[in-house]
Amino acid sequence: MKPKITLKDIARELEVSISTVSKALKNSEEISRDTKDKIQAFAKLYNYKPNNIAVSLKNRRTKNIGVIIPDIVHHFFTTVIRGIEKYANAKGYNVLVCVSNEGYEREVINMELLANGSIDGFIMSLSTETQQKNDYNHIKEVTDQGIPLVMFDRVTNRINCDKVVIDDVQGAFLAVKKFVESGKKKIALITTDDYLSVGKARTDGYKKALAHYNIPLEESLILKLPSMEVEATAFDTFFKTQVVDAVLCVNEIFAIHAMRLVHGMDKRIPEDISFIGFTDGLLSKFAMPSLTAIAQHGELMGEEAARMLIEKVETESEEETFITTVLEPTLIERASTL
Amino acid sequence: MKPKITLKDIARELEVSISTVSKALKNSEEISRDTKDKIQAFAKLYNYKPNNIAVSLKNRRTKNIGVIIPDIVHHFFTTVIRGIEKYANAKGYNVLVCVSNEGYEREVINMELLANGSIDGFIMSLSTETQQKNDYNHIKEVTDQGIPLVMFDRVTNRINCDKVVIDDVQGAFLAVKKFVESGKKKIALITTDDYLSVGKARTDGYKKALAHYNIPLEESLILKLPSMEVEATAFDTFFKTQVVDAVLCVNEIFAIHAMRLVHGMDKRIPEDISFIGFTDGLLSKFAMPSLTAIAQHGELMGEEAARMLIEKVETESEEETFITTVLEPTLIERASTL
DNA sequence: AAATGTTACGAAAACGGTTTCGTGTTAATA
DNA sequence: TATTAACACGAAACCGTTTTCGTAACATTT
Repeated sequence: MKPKITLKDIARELEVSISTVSKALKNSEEISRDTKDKIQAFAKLYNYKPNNIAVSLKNRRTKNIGVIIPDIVHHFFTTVIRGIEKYANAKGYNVLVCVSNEGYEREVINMELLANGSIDGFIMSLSTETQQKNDYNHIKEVTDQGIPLVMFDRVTNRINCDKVVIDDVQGAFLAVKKFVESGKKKIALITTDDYLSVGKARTDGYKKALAHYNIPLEESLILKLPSMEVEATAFDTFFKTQVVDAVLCVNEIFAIHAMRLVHGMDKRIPEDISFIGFTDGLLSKFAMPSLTAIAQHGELMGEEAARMLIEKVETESEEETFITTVLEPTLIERASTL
Repeated sequence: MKPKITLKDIARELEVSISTVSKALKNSEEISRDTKDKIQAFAKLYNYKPNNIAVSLKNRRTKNIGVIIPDIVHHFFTTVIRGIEKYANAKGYNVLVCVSNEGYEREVINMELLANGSIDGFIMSLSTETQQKNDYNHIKEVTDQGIPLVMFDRVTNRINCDKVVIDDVQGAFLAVKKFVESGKKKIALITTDDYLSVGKARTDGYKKALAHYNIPLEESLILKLPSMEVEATAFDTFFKTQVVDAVLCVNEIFAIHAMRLVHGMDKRIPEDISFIGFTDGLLSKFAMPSLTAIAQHGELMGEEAARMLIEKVETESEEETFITTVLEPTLIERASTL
């Protein structure tokens, strides 16, 4: 048990001043070669490492970036974190991840907590509860204090900040295009309520594509679930009452569940019914049959968000120009489509 | 843009001393009702929040706990984090997650970084590279400094600290038991090289169970992959050369891959070949057929680790008594077994 | 009236660094 | 030899808190 050694300890031991030690360890020109050698050797020997907290307090920079995500047991969000980590670490930044657990309360708590000196800037994606309440005062407070913020994926135009999103309209469009080009006509959409910003955009893209290909929009072909939970009975009745030959789902789980159902109904995938799911995660790859998916490029999104944030953090400019980067989704073709 | 307000600002504005403000905001008995009311009202009005960094520096307590995991895009680890968050948040602690990305170097960097004042204690799981190098000096340094540490899942007996693991021997035993009791005789094991602590234990449990049920151990029924990657050809030749009626896999991905292969060989699951996979994740639930799994109870593990750590953090005892909590795995029966 | 006790607050040190500025010593210049 | 410049270092302020201790003003006791 050897407690941490401080500048003061080194100074006392070597009978120099604290300032001399500090400068010597930064290789300052002010200090003579001899003294520097002595101090540096001593520091190495005792494994001196500056106390981050003290440095942060003094410099008013932490080299930490705070990330707030709605859920951690979630493939897409974790890939985004991976991207953030990748870029941030390369730039010498640390990433502190906090989870709002899809709740407004925890989102507020976490933001206030991190905002009080722990981080230089935020990267966040809104919790569903926050989106439903439509209350962004906690975020406004942070930006008002001049703390840089980048929002990703689940964003709001009620807050002025940098954003990075994928073009969900285009994603849905790509899927419908794929269906149409392989001869499908009765294209269903399984989605959630519109309060989720992404749900809305995907529905828009679906409709836009149908219009583009002159396919009449049938509202009965849109199954709208109240939450992200799979409601088995809703699926059941939908597939029993509707005649469809292609299904676009806003997430993997809906798609997998639907494929199972259809499988049990003695229809062939993809010949009788094709499937495409949003977000290219583990399930898509390993589903049976494997699921054609719209890749959201989470890692890229994370990298881009980190890049934007660190740029803001490192330039003191007062000018308030915010940009929104739109990433293009990609269709990953697998066995669930022709 | 209103910058953060400090104690000093309040003191100047109200023409009292900084100490008075500090005490008033803590509702100290030393300060008169009148003064407290005045100061508290002012603080509320200007939304004063103490600077965490300064408080941490002064108190030498951060109320942060650092978590280092090998991978973030990983179901099991994220469930553990969820458990840690759950317990830690309830206790007023913040969780800082860093990712070693299965690398020794990043594990060292992250530990040193967090250890320098940012956290009160660590919860970690070893990266594969660290386990291969068998070099734990960076961890020893942390514990030598008196920083509490709890290791989970991927642990080592080279370090003295609290640990929480699941009983992998028992997990494998449960699986084999299930196979035997449903009449299976030729029970295969698909695993990785032994350097992963968990791989070794699971193999041990498999062998122990075979012995217990008087089934001869056939080394040829053990497929040992060099990494976590699926090597398609290794799987192919294994299933072409071996006759098996049950397969235990050390992870979901191996199991899913094997099931697909077997499916393509016109064998029925579970009648001809049954499957059980370790770690009850998303894939198991949504596989086709759904996969019987050994649940590792990640969330529980996280809660337990957080509980142990916070206990150590909050009691200053010098006594070095470390305990290892062993969690019992559970068999989740699904469609891949009889 | 003198001694003692409360009350309500402020001064200052401390946490562990960084950084500006001042200064005593020596060496170079006039 | 007197002046100046370069060198090498230390004192002290500062970041924003917390906390100990001292004390002025007033109230209470003998």
